[in-house]
Amino acid sequence: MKIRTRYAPSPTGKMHVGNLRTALYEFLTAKHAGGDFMLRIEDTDQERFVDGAIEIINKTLEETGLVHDEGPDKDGGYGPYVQSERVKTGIYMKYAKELVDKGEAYYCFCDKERLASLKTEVVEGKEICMYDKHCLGLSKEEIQANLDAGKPFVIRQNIPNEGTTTFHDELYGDITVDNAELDDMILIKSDGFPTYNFANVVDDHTMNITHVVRGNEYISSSPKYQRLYDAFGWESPVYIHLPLITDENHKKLSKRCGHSSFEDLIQQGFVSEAIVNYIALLGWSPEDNREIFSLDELIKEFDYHRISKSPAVFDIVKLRWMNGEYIKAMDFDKFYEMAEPYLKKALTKDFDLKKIAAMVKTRIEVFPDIPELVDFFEALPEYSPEMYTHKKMKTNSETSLQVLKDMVPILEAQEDYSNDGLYATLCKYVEEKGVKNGYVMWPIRTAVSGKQMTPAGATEIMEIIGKEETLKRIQKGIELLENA
RNA sequence: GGCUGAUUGGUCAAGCGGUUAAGACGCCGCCCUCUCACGGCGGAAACAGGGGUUCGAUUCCCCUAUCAGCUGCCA
Repeated sequence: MKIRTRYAPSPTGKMHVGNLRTALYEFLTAKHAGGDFMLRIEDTDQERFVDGAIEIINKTLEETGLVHDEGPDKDGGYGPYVQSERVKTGIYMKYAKELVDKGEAYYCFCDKERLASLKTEVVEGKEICMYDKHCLGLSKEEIQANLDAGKPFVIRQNIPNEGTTTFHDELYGDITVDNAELDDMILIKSDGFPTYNFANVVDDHTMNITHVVRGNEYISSSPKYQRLYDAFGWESPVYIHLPLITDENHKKLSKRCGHSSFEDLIQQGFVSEAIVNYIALLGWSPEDNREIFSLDELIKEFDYHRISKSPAVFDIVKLRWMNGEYIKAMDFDKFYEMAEPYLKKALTKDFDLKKIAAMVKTRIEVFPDIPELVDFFEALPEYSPEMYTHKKMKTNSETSLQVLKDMVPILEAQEDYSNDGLYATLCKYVEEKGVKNGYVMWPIRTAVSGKQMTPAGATEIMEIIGKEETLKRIQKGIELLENA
């Protein structure tokens, strides 16, 4: 049997790292087995609907390469793929009535006031209540009368107060709960829309979904789902519940974190492949120790049996590292294309940007790291004379001043102003003086960059900024040291 | 509060009765080197606690603790 999975987001905002991982695992579960992956929009909550959210979902799936085989834009014969459209077909009401006929569900006409009177306890500001099956006792005539009178109603699932319900999860095994713990949840809301829970079951079945991969937060409502499947006489899908992703404080990731949505991460300079790769490893591990995976490689290696059961902390530091790996492995043209805007942010003069790009490629983890790495090319920053003193290089103000002074005529006479040419000239000087390389390189690099750390050596910098600017900066260094 | 689940270094994690308890990120040190980075080598760092079961528990069972999720006419 062909595996069919689905990603079923509600269009209520940005796509979160947790959402994306769910989508990814759904996708991988299907694709690893040569199955189909579909997209279904669960917009049964009219109030929480956010404009543009569907576009974000589509865009994110597209950018990450999680291409669906069926969805609102790709009919595979199981449509419609948007729940609000499915509502119009009457499918949910039809199935709800079937349940009513079977005694597995019932009409409920209780109003908010009565429901509120049922609240028994307040825990952490939340009121706890279980429906008391009040309307289960209504006679057929009473129900019909209410219906005829146009009284608003919901349809609730009828769960006995005795016994237990067990469902099976591929990762967690059998989970059993007392039926008494299960509330008679609402299947059809008073606005005629199904609740997520009900629509989900009906759709998964009618769309022939074989594997349901979803967040851990649904584990406690799964017994109710199971009862629904059983009531219909349907075979339930394979359940795979995913462990939560949390922030560094072990709290569920929230959109307010700023770095938790896919869009935000892209904006922070992460590449989509690295994000996908990183979150794939948040809750799943391959058989070997490999960590770098393309999407195709993930499809090949992904085995849902190896998904972890415990929650994982989203570690932006490791994501940064991984992003750096992707940048290093990127071919230069693509890298340059992505780096150029950031280079131009810091550099307006007529520099050889490709040369500078090559310098930073192994030195950044995300693209926004670039400007502060290269800004000294544009303008010499303020720096202090103490920077010339370096214990390991055996340099200090005096030795540096001497080196810089010696440099002026040497550089003025230098014709080959390439990195190689400059390096050869400086090495000659080093040799004549009988000193270590750093003894002369350190002060020169300090003078031309004004920084202790640069993405390039002294001669590379000189080549980029040119002879005139080099001399100017060295002159400035000399003044700085003389006045110190 | 109730229910359910989880618990290996700071983080991601391997392990599925007998191991010197992998590997990665981060951190530290060394090497390379015209600084930094890259790369290479090495180091510190973990089985939540207590009972069982067993010749032997990180691994199986129970209890406790901690954390999390659920407890909506949200998904």
